[in-house]
Amino acid sequence: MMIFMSTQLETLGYSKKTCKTCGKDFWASDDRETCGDAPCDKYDFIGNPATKKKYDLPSIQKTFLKFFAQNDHTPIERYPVLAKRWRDDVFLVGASIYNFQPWVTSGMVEPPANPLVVAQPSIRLNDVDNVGRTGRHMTCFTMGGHHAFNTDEKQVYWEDETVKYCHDFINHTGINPEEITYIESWWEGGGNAGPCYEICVRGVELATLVFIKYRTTPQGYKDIPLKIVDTGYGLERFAWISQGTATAYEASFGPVINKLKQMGKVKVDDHILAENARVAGMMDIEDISDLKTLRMKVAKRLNIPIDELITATKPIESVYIIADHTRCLAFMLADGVVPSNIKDGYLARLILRRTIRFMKELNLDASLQDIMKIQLDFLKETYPEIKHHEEHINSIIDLEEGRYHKTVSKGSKLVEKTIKYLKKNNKSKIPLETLIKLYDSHGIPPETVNEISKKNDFNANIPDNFYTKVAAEHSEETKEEESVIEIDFPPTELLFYDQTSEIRFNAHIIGTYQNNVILDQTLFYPEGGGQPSDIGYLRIHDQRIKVSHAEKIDEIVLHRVKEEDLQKLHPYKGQIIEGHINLRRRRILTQNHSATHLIIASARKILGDHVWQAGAQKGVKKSRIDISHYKRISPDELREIELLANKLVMDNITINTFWMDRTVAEKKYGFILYQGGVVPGMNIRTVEIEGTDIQACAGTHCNKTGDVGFIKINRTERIQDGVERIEFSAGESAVESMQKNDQLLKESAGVFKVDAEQLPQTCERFFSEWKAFKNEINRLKSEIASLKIEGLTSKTIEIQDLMVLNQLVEADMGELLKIASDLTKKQEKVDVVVIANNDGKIVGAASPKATAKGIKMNEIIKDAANIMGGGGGGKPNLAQGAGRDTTKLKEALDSVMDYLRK
RNA sequence: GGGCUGGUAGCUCAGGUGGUAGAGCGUUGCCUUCGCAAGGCAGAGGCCGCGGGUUCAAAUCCCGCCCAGUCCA
Repeated sequence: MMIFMSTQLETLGYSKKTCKTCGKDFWASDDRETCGDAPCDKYDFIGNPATKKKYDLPSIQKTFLKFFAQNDHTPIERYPVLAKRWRDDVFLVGASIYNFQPWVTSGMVEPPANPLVVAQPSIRLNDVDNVGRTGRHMTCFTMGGHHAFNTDEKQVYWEDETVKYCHDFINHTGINPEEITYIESWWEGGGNAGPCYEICVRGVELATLVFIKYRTTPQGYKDIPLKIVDTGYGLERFAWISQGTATAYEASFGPVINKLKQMGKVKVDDHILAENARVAGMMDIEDISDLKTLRMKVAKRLNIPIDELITATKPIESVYIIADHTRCLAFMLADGVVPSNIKDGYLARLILRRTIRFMKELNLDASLQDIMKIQLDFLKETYPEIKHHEEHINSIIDLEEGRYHKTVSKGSKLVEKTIKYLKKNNKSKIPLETLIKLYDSHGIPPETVNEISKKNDFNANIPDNFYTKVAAEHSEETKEEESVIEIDFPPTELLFYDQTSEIRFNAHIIGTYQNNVILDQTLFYPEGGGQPSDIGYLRIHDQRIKVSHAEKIDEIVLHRVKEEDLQKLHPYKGQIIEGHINLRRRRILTQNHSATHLIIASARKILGDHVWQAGAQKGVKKSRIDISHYKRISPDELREIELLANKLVMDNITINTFWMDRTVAEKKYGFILYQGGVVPGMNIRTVEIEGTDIQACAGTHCNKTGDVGFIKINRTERIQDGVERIEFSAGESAVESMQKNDQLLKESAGVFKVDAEQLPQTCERFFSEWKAFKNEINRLKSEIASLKIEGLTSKTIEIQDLMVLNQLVEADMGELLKIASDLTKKQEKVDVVVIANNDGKIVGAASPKATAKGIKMNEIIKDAANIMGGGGGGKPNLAQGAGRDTTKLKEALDSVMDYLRK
């Protein structure tokens, strides 16, 4: 499948060879025998830079962009690392091509420029365990990409030019082109595929040039009309090779590392680090056991014990991890990821907590904020937008740090308790099952369990594949296969966007699908964007057919009708029908939809621009909107949001809706457009509330904000960590909602016969008085109980050497219990007490003397209560029961006497 | 979206198999002291998250909801 038509490499003086080690085909300009990539070639630049000039990361980034700008590429701004801003299949940007998927790459939308160049911060967390340890793995890296999008009409450039650009750029950096090898390879990803070159210098891969020309299908590769040059230059690698530092971290964010080293008083043996990186360079490191192998190899080469190696490298590794992770976090948080227990927020929390863990490992006497400040100061030069979000980033990490400490201290207590329990049961180590539970349910990593165990003289054997075992605990999820509906009709013309106040329309019946009618045009708004569909009816001749729902599949609107109604319509296929929609319902839904936009705009004003819509559902009576926010919305904030939203209504701002080219709209407004979710299509409908809000939205909207009417926020709910739900009503239902609250208030106040204003303190008073009375009653009851005892002791009779009291007493359950237990416990005059009241409650108590003789009160009471058709039980010395049949009360009491006599 | 924990006194938490709600810290009063720290004694303080259900009886069992924590996709 590998088809390279390029003659460029030959022109440049390279010739094709086969690597004697790995067998791959590659191009080189000298007579080398290996392909130039690790492990076939060793790292040969550590302590021996490949360029005269040393590039740091910002400078190589500038050099890269400038070079391609001078070579006819348009530089574009980086995209947010939060990919869900424009696509819903991935959370984070993992490569520069992500910016253009799927809209541009599918050919639906024009690229922002062509050809273009971008330096895109990218995040990949799959190798997070290797970060800091291998010298090259990072969670966050800068992918320099120059991209060209070729169609049949417009050929920009392909392999020859790409190779030349790459070659010239590497040359431009000062690397000797004779050191470059071009390895032929194949690339696949994201449903596409194509040939590629891996560009290596001195054992390290610097770039990949991919030529995307196929779509992968179950039937194999298929040609795609848009052929894309997708290049990725690892700018950190360029910085590394140009500086020849021991690790890529030093080369990429040296200033941050230096400060951290000072703070942590870390001493570094460069020789060990360099050796570590060299050996790591020759290894494919995937999991913990690979890391162990790496350590062993390094220790062997340095001829030191492995423990010594670990002690020597651990602190600096922590520094690398902290420096790497804070950089990753800075991008995530600045671009709007809100830490959470789910989705992208979970990834942010994961990185954040790892950072804190390694800060602790280093014994750093600083807060995460202090560390982050160092990172932000480093980044601000290249990324001023990150610095703008500093305040927001700080408040988030502060909150998260607090949460983490709380979790850890709670977790530690739990572990100690677990150990205590296990010791009591003569166990010698923590079972795997428990380890998994501690991690899975309480977030305590096994490393922490291990630490605590050591402190408590206990063992925790943690298997290497612990996390794999955790994964196994989570049984595979059953994914529901969405059945693809294929309907072959022309797109339905949508009338509702232009005829906003129309109630009636004419249309041709062009067909049916299941129990849906398909028309050539419609006024029915199909459910979508959280807005429920219109309802109404269709009329033809004397037939009136109810439409209960409308939905859009692709470009076709389906009008759902009853099965029997569908039959009635069949004869009229092709004829003109009259449609009517329920305008009142439509108007309310429209108000609610516009209100949604006003609330989100208000929330962003009050809470900050990290607030994004995370989902919404409009309804007739009430609507809701979910927003990302890192803590609960306070009542004060909520009031402010409500007030602001209503002010926007009163300002009677014009709401404009218009169709725009996707790329043009993105350039003009940014990704805030996709507030309400990812919108498909080349042209998108934008809804603009002048000076307030802009969104890509297909819903129906009022012409002016004043038409929305009153907005009432009813409540908030934390639907997920990091996502707050706001429930509200708009227009008439907002008034209704307020009236309902008013009603509740008045009714409640009426109960106490006070003004509503006095309700809080009146409730307070009644509640505290109620509590006082309850205590008073209990006190009185026990007093009454002791009074009643006096009258009762005279009624004891002696049976079988035991003083027995068997009586009907006027007292409730609580008093009975008190009387019975006092008589047998404190006074010691009575050995067996069985007393009952007229409600059929029966209580029995036995003194220690009686229980010693084998009297089991719980059984006695159970039998007695059974006679009354009930049941009972308790402990041998105190039991209670009851039965419904009070006529048999005496019989029950007598049975106890009979029993005792035996 | 799915799974697993937890919600009991102001705080931290106990409460196998349903059967009179507990401890420590804090708090109040008294005793001891010239006063404080400390100690001794006595007490106050609980809609056992909310709403249903099962049962003679629910903090405990079942269902729903709210709140918090945590893991996975």
